Amino acid sequence: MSGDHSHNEDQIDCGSRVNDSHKHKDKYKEKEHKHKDHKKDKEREKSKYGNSDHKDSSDKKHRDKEKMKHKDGSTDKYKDKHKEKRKEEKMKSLDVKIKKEKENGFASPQHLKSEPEDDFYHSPKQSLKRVRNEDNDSEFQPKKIKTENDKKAKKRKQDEDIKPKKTKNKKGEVTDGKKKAKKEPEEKWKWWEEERYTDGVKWKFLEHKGPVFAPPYDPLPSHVKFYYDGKTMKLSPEAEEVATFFAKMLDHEYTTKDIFRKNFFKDWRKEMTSEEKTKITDLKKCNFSEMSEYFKAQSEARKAMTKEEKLKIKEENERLLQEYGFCIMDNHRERIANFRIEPPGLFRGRGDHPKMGMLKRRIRPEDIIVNCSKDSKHPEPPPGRKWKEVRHDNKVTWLVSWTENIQGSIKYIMLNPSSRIKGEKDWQKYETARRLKKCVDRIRNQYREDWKSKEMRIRQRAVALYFIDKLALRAGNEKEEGETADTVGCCSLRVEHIKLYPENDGQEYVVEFDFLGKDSIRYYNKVPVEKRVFKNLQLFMENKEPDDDLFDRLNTSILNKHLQELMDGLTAKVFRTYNASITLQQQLKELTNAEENIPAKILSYNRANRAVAILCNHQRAPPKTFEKSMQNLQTKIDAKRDQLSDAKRELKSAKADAKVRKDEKSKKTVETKKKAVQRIEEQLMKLEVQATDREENKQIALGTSKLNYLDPRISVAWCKKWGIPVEKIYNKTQP
DNA sequence: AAAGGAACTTAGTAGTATCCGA
DNA sequence: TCGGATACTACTAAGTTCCTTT
Repeated sequence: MSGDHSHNEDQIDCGSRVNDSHKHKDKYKEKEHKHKDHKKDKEREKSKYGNSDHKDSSDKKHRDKEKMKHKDGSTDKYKDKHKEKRKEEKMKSLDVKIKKEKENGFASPQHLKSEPEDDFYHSPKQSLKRVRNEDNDSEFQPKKIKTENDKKAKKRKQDEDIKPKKTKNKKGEVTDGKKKAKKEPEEKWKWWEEERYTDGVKWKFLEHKGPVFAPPYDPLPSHVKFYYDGKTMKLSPEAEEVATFFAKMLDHEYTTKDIFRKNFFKDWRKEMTSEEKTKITDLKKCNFSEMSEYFKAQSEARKAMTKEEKLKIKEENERLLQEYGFCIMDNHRERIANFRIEPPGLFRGRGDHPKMGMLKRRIRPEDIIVNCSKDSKHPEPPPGRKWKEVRHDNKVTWLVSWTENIQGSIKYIMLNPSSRIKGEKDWQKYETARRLKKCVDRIRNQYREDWKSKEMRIRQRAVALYFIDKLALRAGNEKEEGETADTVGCCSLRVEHIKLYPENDGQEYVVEFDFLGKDSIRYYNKVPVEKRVFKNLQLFMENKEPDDDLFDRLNTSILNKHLQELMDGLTAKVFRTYNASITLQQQLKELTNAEENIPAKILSYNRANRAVAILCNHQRAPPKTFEKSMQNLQTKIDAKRDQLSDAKRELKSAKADAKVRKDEKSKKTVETKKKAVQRIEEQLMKLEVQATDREENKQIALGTSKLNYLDPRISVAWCKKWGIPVEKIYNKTQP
């Protein structure tokens, strides 16, 4: 239980949590022992279960959860149907390829597919190429036979293009040539040309105006009533505020969930007067519908506001942004990412979060720690209030922090990604990935050797690393049970998360992964692995219960310590960055066709991006309106088809007519009809492509990988190479 | 050396602004 | 020019990593 909870209000509720977590902690310890003395006994596991119903239920939930978050069933069917259809309609074979990947389980990164057993190591690039070659060469004519050398050469060239200097200047070098010169000299600050701090100092001077607090609670007008057990009841402002949080979410699925309701009700009662507390004992008897209606009406009203009113609000926001949204750090005015304090509300965890529905407390000035330079103008707390603390720590990057009451973790106000401090870090990240590129072969050889090690812990480490490298899995820290949703990463995989098939669909040694990862996003994938890995996995699973750790002799710190020895600065997540970037580069090379026009090239870029998103398993909920808009599109397509056959019929009759009449006029009609047919065909084609694209993107989120994993230098170089404006790829916030 | 805490990156979603085709 | 689709952003949860404390 982390957290110094400085507020006694929470103390109460923490109390019970602490209890809970003691239980968990014990369990936890037991589990830890396991790591040491390996053969863990089931009894222990059993008792672990016995001692907490909490756990029991959450565990069951875990299983059910699968259904919840990923919408396989119905959607997949839908997908397949359409897929079949489209396939017939000779989409580009590329589409088919990508789709095929999807059929095999959403997440399968392409490079996994075609791994021949003899492959020494399928670097992602090689196999990607192989897949491609099989499938689409006929169509796409990749006008190049690329060799590894070639590739390196290109890479080098890019580098030169982009940063003619060396080391520390990023792509900015190119950009500023054309577009500076204007005003706003500050914004063009080329921080990447300056010396970096060493020694952990993050800044020398920092001045800002502090956070913007959430607006105070505005009580409901008296005509908006709350009913308990059918009777109207006036709530105290405190209780009412919390009630409105719930009312605002009434339409949301959350409010139907038991845990959510339970947590909410418990926390709500804490805000009630003793009178209210005695009266209101059952959430089911609460009627929030008038409140809910009221808020809906409010938001309608907001939408219906006149232009002037909207403008006014916009201006006010802008003013606030200018005043609070920037800070001065080392002589530069830099944008702050989140200068508003998180408003109070009900906690919305993702997946099956045991704490969903709990009240997220309002943050007061007295909760806030301010960080700034001694010699700066310190931010003022609101009149009559005080900060919790003002400190001057230039070894950290945050301006403001506070402790949140749900998990007891610390929240920060930090700078925008465009700032020097974030940009440098990002830059470093890609540099590390590049260094990994240089020694990745060595590392791969090493872990392949380690599969044969006599020591269990080394073999486990090696297999885990193989997964991280090959599948771009996350490291997977242990988590405290009962504190968060039950999700895992590589090191925390449990036996129940994988299945082994000595033979499957004509492939040998197939591993099926099925687990919930970060954000409770499902990872599902079937991959053929090397025999040694397979045998090792069998061994790791021997005599274990489904909920035992697969890698019982491994955790993230062991793994990272090892990685650190292999390469300076290497950690598990670097593999994700590296493999994402290398995949992008590879795919761009493969997919880009010199002859194509710009939109087609951009489509290629997006496809490459998509490949990366698939690799990293970046999913999203299909947009709310997806089904509907897909249907719309489908009806449009159908209509177009009808139109087409009509047009064809007309053309036919016109032709017949022309044959008989043989006059100019009828000939002309034939021509026009022909044109019409062509035009309609084109339109139809376009619609269908659009449908495919949308379908493909249905549950893939491109933004994340673009933002966090893809070395912008690759993208920028690609744009330059093909004469594509960088803005087509990045919006102004990015590079 | 493991537990806990702090700091920072990565992630999906909701809500709004903008675009775009009939 | 309207309304739906799409793009963008703000928000904040959920990870990873590294450091400190016990």
